[in-house]
Amino acid sequence: MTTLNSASRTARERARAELTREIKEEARRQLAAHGAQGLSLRSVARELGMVSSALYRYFASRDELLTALIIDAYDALGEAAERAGSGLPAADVRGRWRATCGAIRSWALASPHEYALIYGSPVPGYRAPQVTVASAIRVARVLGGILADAAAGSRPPQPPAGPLPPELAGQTASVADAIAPGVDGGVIARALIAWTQLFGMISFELFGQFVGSLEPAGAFFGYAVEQMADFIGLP
Amino acid sequence: MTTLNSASRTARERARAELTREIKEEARRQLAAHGAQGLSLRSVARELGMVSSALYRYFASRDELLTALIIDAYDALGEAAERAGSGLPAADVRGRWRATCGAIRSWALASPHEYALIYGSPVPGYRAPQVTVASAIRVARVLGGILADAAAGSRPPQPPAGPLPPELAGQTASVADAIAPGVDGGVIARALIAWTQLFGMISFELFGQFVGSLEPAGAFFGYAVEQMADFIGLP
DNA sequence: TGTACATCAGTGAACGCGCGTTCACTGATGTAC
DNA sequence: TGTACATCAGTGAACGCGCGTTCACTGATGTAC
Repeated sequence: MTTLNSASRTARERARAELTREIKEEARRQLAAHGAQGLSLRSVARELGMVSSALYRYFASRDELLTALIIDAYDALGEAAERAGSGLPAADVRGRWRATCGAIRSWALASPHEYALIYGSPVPGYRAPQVTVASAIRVARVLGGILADAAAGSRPPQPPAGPLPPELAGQTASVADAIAPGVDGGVIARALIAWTQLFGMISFELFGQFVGSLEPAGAFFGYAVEQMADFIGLP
Repeated sequence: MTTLNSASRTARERARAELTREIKEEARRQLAAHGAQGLSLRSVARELGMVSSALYRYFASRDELLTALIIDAYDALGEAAERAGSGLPAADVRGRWRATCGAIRSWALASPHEYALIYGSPVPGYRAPQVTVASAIRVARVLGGILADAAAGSRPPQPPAGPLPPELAGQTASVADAIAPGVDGGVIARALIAWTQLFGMISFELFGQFVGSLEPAGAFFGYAVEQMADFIGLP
């Protein structure tokens, strides 16, 4: 009975899960075609052969659907980043850094509009709710893990000469606490610089700033990843 | 007569120039409020007390107005960058780098939506015409000038050890030709890394990726600019 | 196992809104002789 | 200097379109006894 009940309950629920997935899939397709603002509930419904009001059984509003897409995007990227270095020995921090950066770029190139949704200009009038934070932090956590392992290894990164400005020292300490325990503030600061470089470079490639100079960007990307590994001091 | 004629001609033309300016100003205001996609000819006209069809005397289409705003934004940023280092001795390349980076950030913080228009995710369905290139290149030209002066100075930046990958070597050579004649490819490569870091950092600050960690970002920004000057090898 | 009831998915019409662009027009401003 | 004509700015109505969201409803699926 329990089995039957739960089976029949999942019958309805499975249909619901299925349609929820299809709605998000179609929404992602529209994202790719017309951007975040071009995402329209009516046309998602139309494409799925339903009436627009039916979507409100699945998402309370357009913004809620957008939020779901944002979380999915952060999670997809986070998972790609987590998987990238997982096959390598923990001690091979440079290899893990290389693999993680590469995986982030590959995901971005494969899903440019989802990348733009999370790392591009904010959608005006839309404010991402707190729920997204847990997913958003996953990539940073991966990079922090690499850093922590490097610091605990036999040839830890050397901090830059000279003290950090006090305000920055406080911020890097918080970052270390959150994602890279035991790592020196100066090393964190350099890693943050590398982090912004990584995403800056990917955004420039995706958003067309390399057209006519660094396109195709593969060679530059690989070189920059290596240079930044040196800069951070990864062995 | 010539004077009178040209004076009266400019009477009409001056009104035209004035209104063109007012239209762009109002459009910029809407950009700030609702983003690029929220920019509506009808509401610009409404705000200016005209009928929407009247705007077509000034811009042939919504896209043409957008293009004008993009060019203005690139020019405003380019001018800010050009002015930044102009008061410093040419030999003070680090000071010029510092001033230029700071001016770019200041402009971005003061005009976040115009920044997003040119460095954020592309507006879907809009393809920037070639006309924008000349304005877009101004910032790169300023940075290239600093680099060229550094290379010609008494303590030129040292290229990184090891050769560039061939594809990248070709690209850096073209970049050098265009904006930094006489600068070594490896130095150019590092400068390009610094360039993507600079804009990546500014975009992250503006687009909300620093919330809860590096906010306020002033200290980090200053530190990164200095670290990147070291990285490039500016004296 | 069968029946009565509750839950839920999806419908279809409607509300009220805004948009870009075209077109024939009026009236003012500028030009040529 | 004055007149006839051409250019141009701005009007107002219209075309055809799409949007998010609400609401009362039907009919199917699931639940409790």
